[in-house]
Formats: sequence, C-alpha cells, structure tokens
Amino acid sequence: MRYKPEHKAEVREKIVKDASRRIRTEGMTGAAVSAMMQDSGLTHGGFYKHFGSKDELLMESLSEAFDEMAGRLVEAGERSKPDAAWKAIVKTYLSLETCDHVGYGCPLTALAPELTRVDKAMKPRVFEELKKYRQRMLPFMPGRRTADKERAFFPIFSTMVGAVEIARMLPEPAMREKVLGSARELLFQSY
Amino acid sequence: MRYKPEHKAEVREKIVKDASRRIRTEGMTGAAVSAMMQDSGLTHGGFYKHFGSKDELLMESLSEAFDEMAGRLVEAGERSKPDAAWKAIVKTYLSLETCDHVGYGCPLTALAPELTRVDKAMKPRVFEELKKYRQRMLPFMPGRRTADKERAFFPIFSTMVGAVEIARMLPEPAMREKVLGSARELLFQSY
DNA sequence: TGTACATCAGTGAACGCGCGTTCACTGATGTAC
DNA sequence: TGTACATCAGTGAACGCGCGTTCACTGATGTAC
Repeated sequence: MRYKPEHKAEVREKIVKDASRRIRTEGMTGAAVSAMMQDSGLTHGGFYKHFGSKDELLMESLSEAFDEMAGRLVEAGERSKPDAAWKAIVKTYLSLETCDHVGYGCPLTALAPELTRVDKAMKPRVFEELKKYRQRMLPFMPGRRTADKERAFFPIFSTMVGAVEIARMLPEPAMREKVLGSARELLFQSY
Repeated sequence: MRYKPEHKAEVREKIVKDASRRIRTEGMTGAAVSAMMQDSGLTHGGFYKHFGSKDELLMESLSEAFDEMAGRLVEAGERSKPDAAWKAIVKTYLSLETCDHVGYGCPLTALAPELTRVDKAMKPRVFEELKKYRQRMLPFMPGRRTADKERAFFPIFSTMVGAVEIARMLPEPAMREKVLGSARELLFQSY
C-alpha cells in the first residue's frame, strides 16, 4: 500500500501522542515499543521507519506530555481573571480529575524519579523540558514583579507534584481529595 | 559449608538493607535480583532460599526504606527543642545532603509514581507503609492539638516530596539548593 | 491508453540479551551409632 | 573416639519470557515509457 505524503507525519504524530499517554501510565521503562505501536493500531516492526530508537520516542512523547499539560493549565489560567489565574491553575492541577487520570496529567507527577535516572545524554534534554514548562507557567504565577513570579514557581509546583503523587497512593477518592485540598489550602494561604 | 544458626537471618537482613538502597537508586522494576544479591556478596542462585519471590524482597526493602528514613527524621526531631522539632525534620528532609543521596533518602521521593503502579495485591501493603510512616512523623508535626498535627502532615510532606524530586532533575547543586530552600521558606512561613 | 517497474509504510518472523525463576550440585559442619 | 551420613546456605548453569532491534518481505499506488 502507498500512502498520501502527509500520511507518515500524521501517523508519527499519533504515535507520539499515544505514547505520551502510555509513558505516564506505565513509566518510560515500563512502556514497551510494541505496546506503544499497538496503541496507534500498528505493529512493532514499523517502529524504526518513524524513530531511530526507543529513546527518541521517549523524549518526544515526554515533550508532548509537558506540552499537553502546560496547554491545559494555560487554558485554565486564561479562562479566569488575571489575578486569579494562578489559583485556577492550582485548582486544575490539584483536582481529583487530574489526579485520577495519570495518562492525561503532569509528566512530573507521573515520572519525576524516573526522569532523574535517565542516562547522562538525556539529562540535559529533560532539564530543557522542565525549563520550557516553567517558562510557560511563569506568566500565571502569583506576584506583581517578574522576580516574584519566578520565586513562586518552584515551591508551588513542588507542593502540587508531591500532593498528587501522594494522593495517588491512597485507595479512597475522599482521602485523595483531602490531600489535594490540604495542598490547595497551603498554597492559597501562602500567596 | 554449614553456618551458625543466626547466620541466615543476618544475611537476609543484609540483603533487605542493601536492596532498600538499590531500589531507591534504580527503582523497584530497575533493581535486578542478581544485582541485589551481588550487593550482599552473594550470587542470584541463593535468592529463593531467603525470599519467595522478587516482590517479597521489594516489599520488605520498601518497608526498610521507610523505616530507615523515618528513623533519621525522628532522630533529627528528637535532637532539637520540642516546638522546633518539625523544623528540624524539614531541614533534614530538604537538605542538599538528602537530595543528593537517593539511596539513603525517602522512598516517596525515590519511588512515588512507581508505588502507584504496583499490582493490586501489593497496593494495600504500600498504603500500610505510608500510614506507618505518617504515624511516626505525627508527633513531630507543628500544631498544638493532635488534629492540627494530623492536618499538617500531608501538605508538609507533599511540598517536601515534590521539592526534592524536582531538585533532583537540576544539574547544579546551587539550583537544587534554591528549590529546596524555597520549599523550606514556604513551609516555615505557613506553620 | 496500457504495461512494467519503483516506491515505501507497514508486517511478522527472528536476533541477542537480561530478566525472574528453577534445579542439580557443593562441601563444611553437626549428628547418629 | 572414629566413621558414615544428614543438613542446608550458597553456587552456577539452564529455563522460558518479553524486551529493543533487525530484516526480508508485502502490496497498493505513483511514475516511466
């Protein structure tokens, strides 16, 4: 079979998107190449027509995951009044909805420890993704001056990342909501 | 060779201790049985004389890791004046020292996402470990009444877990220290 | 317009490898007689 | 006291399995003539 010229690029994009979901659900090591290809309705054999290695897909789908989450948060921020924007982002991040759908959530909560274990060659790229993510979030952080916003990003995201990770270990939705809520409270009373 | 009656128990304990270090460094999936046996100076063949399965060792070494970290934090808390105890714990948890030695750190920062992916049979045991950890930390949490201490645990540990995880993604010690410091500030100004 | 050939995304068998697990074996010491 | 045997923590080869990767092949469509 022969395909339209756009076809390959479209398929590649779909593989990356589906893979970004699977790596968040199963981890980067846990997500098998054949499983990621099946997610897109393909077999593993064609994988290397699209990517040079598993690591290449991992980095692209990690980037996609950051981009996707940042997009969702930016959207939440833009839907609300400017000085409540950061609160809207916190509410979205710390919602039961986000907590209970790992595949659509923040790659930091899904992968943080694994991201520190990637081999030396990948580390700078992971770091770049984190910086890009931070850059997109900065305009929405609380504070008047840029310096305030920059100072706010890490403590706010530290609290949110930890809260979602811990919440995900709890069996009952009510318990998860309590942990998420307590993190919201901490942040809302502090900024 | 025949061994003293205590020998087997001692060896088993050493395997668990060494494994608790390796799972924090490489993850539970990443830590191979043969590697964990080599850590204790043994070969993989003898593994099943000590444990029924890899999962059995994983759970025991996870428990050991929680116990070890809780011990370190309790010690820090007890060394300081009662109402500064929780601050001592935060300072220990959020130190560059702890951040830079994953193998000796908190299993939550090292394994959180992986702990949410364990199979259904293991989930309650992971949850038990978290509860035990929390229980040991509660006496040192800020607040006068028990209810205050109980409310404080999750937001404080959320912030600390997230901060250490994010800090570990940063290449420079100064950047890591900044993230850890900002989390300390957030907590110290909030409680 | 019809025919032969080139293209190339996708297929599925096969590769070597490391994993968790199993098992026949080792050999120093304790025990039975 | 001396000898034969039992014990059992530890060894290392071997197992089946899933992984990442490779490769000969497929076959519908585009192109050359």
